[in-house]
Amino acid sequence: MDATARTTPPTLTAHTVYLLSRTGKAARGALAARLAEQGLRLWHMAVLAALADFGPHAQRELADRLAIDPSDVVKVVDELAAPGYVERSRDPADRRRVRVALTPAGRTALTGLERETEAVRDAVLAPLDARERATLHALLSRVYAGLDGSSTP
Amino acid sequence: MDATARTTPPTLTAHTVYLLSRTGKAARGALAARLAEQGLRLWHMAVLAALADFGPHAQRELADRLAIDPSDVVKVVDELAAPGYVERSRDPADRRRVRVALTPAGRTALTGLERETEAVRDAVLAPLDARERATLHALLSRVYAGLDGSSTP
DNA sequence: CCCCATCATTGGTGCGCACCCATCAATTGC
DNA sequence: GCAATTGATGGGTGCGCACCAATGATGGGG
Repeated sequence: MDATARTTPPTLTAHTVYLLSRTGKAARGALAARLAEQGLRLWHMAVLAALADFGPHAQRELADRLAIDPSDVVKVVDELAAPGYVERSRDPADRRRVRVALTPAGRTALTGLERETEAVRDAVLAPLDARERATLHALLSRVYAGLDGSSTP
Repeated sequence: MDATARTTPPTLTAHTVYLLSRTGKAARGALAARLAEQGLRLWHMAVLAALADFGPHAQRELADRLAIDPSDVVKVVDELAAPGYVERSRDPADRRRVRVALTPAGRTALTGLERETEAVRDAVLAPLDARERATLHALLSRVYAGLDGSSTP
């Protein structure tokens, strides 16, 4: 007998911030689990996406764009270079800089990750129909655009 | 010279799961920062809310309701008992159980935390008007309600 | 030409969260 | 009554993420 109700306290669910935090965490967790199957984490996908969308970056540029610590970029790029998803090369014009470029394998991997992402969306947003999903996406887009990247980029 | 565009890769923002993850993290982070000022974390608020909404719980019941490890409940309750927000008492009917009850001070603290939560909402959801916020809340409610076993344990 | 800023890299720190095991007290089933 | 179960507790582990300090290589401005 589940006399112990599993209901979340209404005092929590009444707050949009709480719902956002929880659903966001669920989404993040589900996506992370899928990426982990391929030995990747969220930052890896972010870096692949940045390279795909904007072309090769110096590592410093990646750090700026993704608002991640430069020293962490090194590690992420290391892990992407190991399976050959990205290639490092020194910028001949400024030999301090390391140019990071997406390889064909990396592009293939990215599209795979995007499919995983879509699968997670279908799981997490199951209660919503297509129209509602579009509405949610539009609202979240505006919220996201309004985030000042002080601590959470 | 911001030749280095700060724009997030469209490949990422195109995915609702990504937006949800990011905005959720921002919300979580902002709320956590506020709670930290009072030496509390998110679970503390959750426990206070559960006690406020459903009355005293045995610690095991708290663990079940909030889907948190029983041993972690101990620590959270410890930290809530220190400032006198909750009181422990052994259940006379079953002396194994420890009944956790909200104190008046705890209730006051909770309403304070709720105000903090509203402040975070106003900051995070700044781009949205009242109607849009209501829509977002309704959508997230349904998504949250649909979260269960399949994707996120 | 030299000093300083920039970039990549290494290595380490701290926090939050989830999880697991061993132990002890108390209760329940047989 | 005794064994198995349940509840609380303490102690410890690992992961992900953010962040920071130090170092060596390089480039540019005075």
